[in-house]
Amino acid sequence: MTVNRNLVSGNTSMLLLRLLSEKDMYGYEMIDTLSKRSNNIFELKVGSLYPLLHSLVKEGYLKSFDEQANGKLRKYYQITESGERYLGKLIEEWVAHADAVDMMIGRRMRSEC
Amino acid sequence: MTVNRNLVSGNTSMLLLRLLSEKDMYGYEMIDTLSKRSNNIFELKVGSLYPLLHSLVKEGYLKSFDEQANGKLRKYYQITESGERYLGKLIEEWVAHADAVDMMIGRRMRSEC
DNA sequence: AATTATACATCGAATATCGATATATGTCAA
DNA sequence: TTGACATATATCGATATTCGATGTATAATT
Repeated sequence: MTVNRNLVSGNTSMLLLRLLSEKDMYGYEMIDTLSKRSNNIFELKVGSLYPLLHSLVKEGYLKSFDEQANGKLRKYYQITESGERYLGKLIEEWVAHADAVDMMIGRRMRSEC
Repeated sequence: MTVNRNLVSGNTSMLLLRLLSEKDMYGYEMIDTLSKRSNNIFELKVGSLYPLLHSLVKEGYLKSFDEQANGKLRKYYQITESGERYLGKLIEEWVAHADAVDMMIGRRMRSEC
């Protein structure tokens, strides 16, 4: 994450839950999808991903199941109902925060468009 | 910062530099102004503020001078030219990041307005 | 005289993230 | 067929950010 590291912090859970709200995915798939969709702005590292996934499972926002693919074990993650609700809350918080920052730096907010 | 803590991380430097790009301020004034302008979304704590101000001075983005006000010592901070340039860079990064997050969560971006 | 508000400051704890490292399997080219 | 590379999951220690707690000092208020 290098340069952008600070900017991302705290939002990673939201981004992962958002991905999984569309379909079940395994770890590497999340990293790739995140990277592609954001035009390489989000480059989540495995050292950040797995501890985060484990904690989301522990908190009941995700559950996981194993599947064989090309002989390799893949651990798929699926968002729970609780996870969906939590995602909604995180998005609300993000929107409020982003608008406040935009206001501070004199940037036009989306609500004003 | 409690709930919002994670959302703010990393952007505090940008917000402080942005405030100081308008006028010189002392510590408490920054906290109050930040809080008021953001409708209490940013509640920066002194334990975060002073170490951050010191590091910004150390990096040459700010300089400080003392002034007496009502008998109390106030330490005013002033943004440097280097600080203005750095602020510009931080804002650029923020805009790119915020747009990427908006894209991820399916929110319309400002550039599309 | 005591309390509250203002103001600056530091320290330790908690949290987030990443780089480095480890393990295991499949694929592909020499 | 063997070595290199890609895929995939995982952990650990280091670093950075932030905050709560705490401390000091003065002015204003009651």
